[in-house]
Amino acid sequence: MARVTLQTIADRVGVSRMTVSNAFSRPDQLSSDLRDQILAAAQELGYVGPDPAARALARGTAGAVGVLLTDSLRYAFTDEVATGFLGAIVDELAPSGVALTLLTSDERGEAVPARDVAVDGAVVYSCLPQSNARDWLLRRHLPLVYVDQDPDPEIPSINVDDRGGARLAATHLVELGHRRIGVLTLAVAGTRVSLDDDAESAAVPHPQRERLLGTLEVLRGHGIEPAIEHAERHGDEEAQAAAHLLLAGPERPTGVLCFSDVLALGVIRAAHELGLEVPGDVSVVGFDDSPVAARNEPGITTVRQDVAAKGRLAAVELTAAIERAREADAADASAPPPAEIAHHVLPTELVIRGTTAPPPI
Amino acid sequence: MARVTLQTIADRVGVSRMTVSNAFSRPDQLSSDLRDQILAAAQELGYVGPDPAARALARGTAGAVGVLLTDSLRYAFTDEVATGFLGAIVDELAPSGVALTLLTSDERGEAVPARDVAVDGAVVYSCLPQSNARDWLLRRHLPLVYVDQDPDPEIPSINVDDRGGARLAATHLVELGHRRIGVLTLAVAGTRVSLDDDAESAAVPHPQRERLLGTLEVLRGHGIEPAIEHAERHGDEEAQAAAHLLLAGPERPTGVLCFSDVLALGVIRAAHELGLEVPGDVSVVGFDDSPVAARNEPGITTVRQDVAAKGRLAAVELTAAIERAREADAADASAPPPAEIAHHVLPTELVIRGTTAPPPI
DNA sequence: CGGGCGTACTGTACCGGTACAGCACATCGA
DNA sequence: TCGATGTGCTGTACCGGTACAGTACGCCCG
Repeated sequence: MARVTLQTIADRVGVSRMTVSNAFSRPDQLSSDLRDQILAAAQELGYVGPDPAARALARGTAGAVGVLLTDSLRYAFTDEVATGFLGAIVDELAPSGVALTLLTSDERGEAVPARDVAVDGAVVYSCLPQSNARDWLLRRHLPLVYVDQDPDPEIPSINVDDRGGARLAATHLVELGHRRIGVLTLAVAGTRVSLDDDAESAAVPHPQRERLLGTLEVLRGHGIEPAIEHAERHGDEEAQAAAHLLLAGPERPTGVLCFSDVLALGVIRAAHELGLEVPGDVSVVGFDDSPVAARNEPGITTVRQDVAAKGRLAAVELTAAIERAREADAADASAPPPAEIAHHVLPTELVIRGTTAPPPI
Repeated sequence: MARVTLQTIADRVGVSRMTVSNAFSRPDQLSSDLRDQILAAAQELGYVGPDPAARALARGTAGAVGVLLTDSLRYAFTDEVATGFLGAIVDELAPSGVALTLLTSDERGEAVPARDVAVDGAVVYSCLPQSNARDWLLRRHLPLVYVDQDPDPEIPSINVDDRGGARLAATHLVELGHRRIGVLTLAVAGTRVSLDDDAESAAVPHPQRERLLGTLEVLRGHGIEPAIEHAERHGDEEAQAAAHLLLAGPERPTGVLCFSDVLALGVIRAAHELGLEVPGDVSVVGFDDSPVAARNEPGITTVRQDVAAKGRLAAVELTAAIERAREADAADASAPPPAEIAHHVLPTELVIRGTTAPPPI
């Protein structure tokens, strides 16, 4: 049995292929009588509807948008901050009927999703600044939205006031009286990078860099030079291992600023292993206010960001960007008013819970 | 600036369009000399590579596979069992470079992803048995894999021994001496359904039905008729509300079998609110062995299923199904040996932790 | 020296739709 | 009665690629 196409139905009913196409895609273009007849014939022949691939080519619309994630796609499903963000995107997108396609920056193998999969636009979310995959998306001239990326004036972006949040956290510890402070952040691609070298600094993902800058600004302002440790990866074990380095040294900090709640949990566990009380012996501050922070007993003092709002906003901005691109395409020659590109910075907020206290005397 | 296509490059270099196509897609078809020349011209003209939509149409391959989820896509990112499953799929898929597209069964709005988005195959995961979206996928004759669905002989499936697991859980409570037992399950589309009516029973998702059947089999075998409660939705509050109904009644059960760990957690919380000890006054058994079960203090006794294995297997089976479809397409007339359709049933295992004990005297 | 063969490239016919201009015919107002 | 307007359907030309069957030509071998 050969494939059923518009032509098959057209022949059967005795109309032109175009009319059949209209029956499906533009019902107002033909009498409802004929339309019913065509739909009936389609049903009978087992025709499902216009082929998505063909339609995508002819219309220039894929019906799906992408999200570019790390090379470890798995991570996106393990981390509660990431899942919260993605959940909000899909939720916002659902009513419009566009699907979400997960794009990885993983480049083993021939096929590169960011180059080879049809999408109408994409959210660039959790990937390294120098990601190849992001370059592919850029070169395709796809409508993009940057989330938690170094902003580019041409591209709508959504960021969080990471620096301000970090300042709040650092100030909190300083005001409690802490002077020996540790910082726990994430290694980039398995290696520790500092902000001293510009080239290296550019390789650090935006949020981490901002968080470190905000932290150092406050601490150095008080003459404090923190000990900085890097977790190899964003997992429980890695966090705990790095925390051990921080807490087992000679000059053990009385307070630790962590650049995520998962890291903070690692510090708390490491502290317990070393027989230290939190917050009695060590104060711990997290970041993000992910569910783990509230779940922990005691609740983790942390810097809140509204992950759901970030996701929703990303979806809205992407939809808008796609719309703009369509209009620009149509407008053609006319001087297109260079639509305002939005750059959002969402607020952060310090949430004081039970893991911070004045340092031991 | 007009769009750059193969033809643009062909004209520039002075070769046929086909040769340019080969330069990108079949390097062995032309001298490396010419290929370099073509690639250079492409670079210069800002050509990114073959257009995914056009390629999808010509090759009949989209480079993406779908996962059909509930109408609330958000749920897929909230529930740790679901995220674990999806994470395993993407992980397994990543090296091959195929992207994962999230399909919702939500049908507000014109566009229906399951009908309108180009994919090479799909995993049917968490959706109601009578889902329209699933029907679209079926009618498109896409290679499918069913996960946690009522099996269809024609379609590869992956299920878990839910019934066996439920038997283990029920037996565990009975052997501990419990006689007044409650069951907490999930309402279907917001309404409670029993298995008494065949029509209603068909509307219950496979795992829930199996879990209930296994449970009833064991309990009734011991002459026990459990009280059954339904949580409106699979969330913390809903679970707690339903648990209250179960625990606040006149004949309070001494043991509750829950069909997920989230529900179990709801029972534990409700018990505490009512001043009851777990497991002193009430024993609680969960299902799935999701991270919450291990995280809770005390650990929740539960029925383990290997969600990651389920996801990996789904990816493998889907890849195989797509491959089979391709071959069948190529073989054409030759009697295609009706490749064996695999139907997996993964084992379950009772994990006894701290929420079960003999009933109070 | 002629036939066979491999290599490098080309021509044509699709893949399955959609956009848009056109065309026939009916209806309406003056 | 005639042009103007509108409705309903058709024809053609794409969208941007890929498959496959050539063709041209150099080379080896008997």
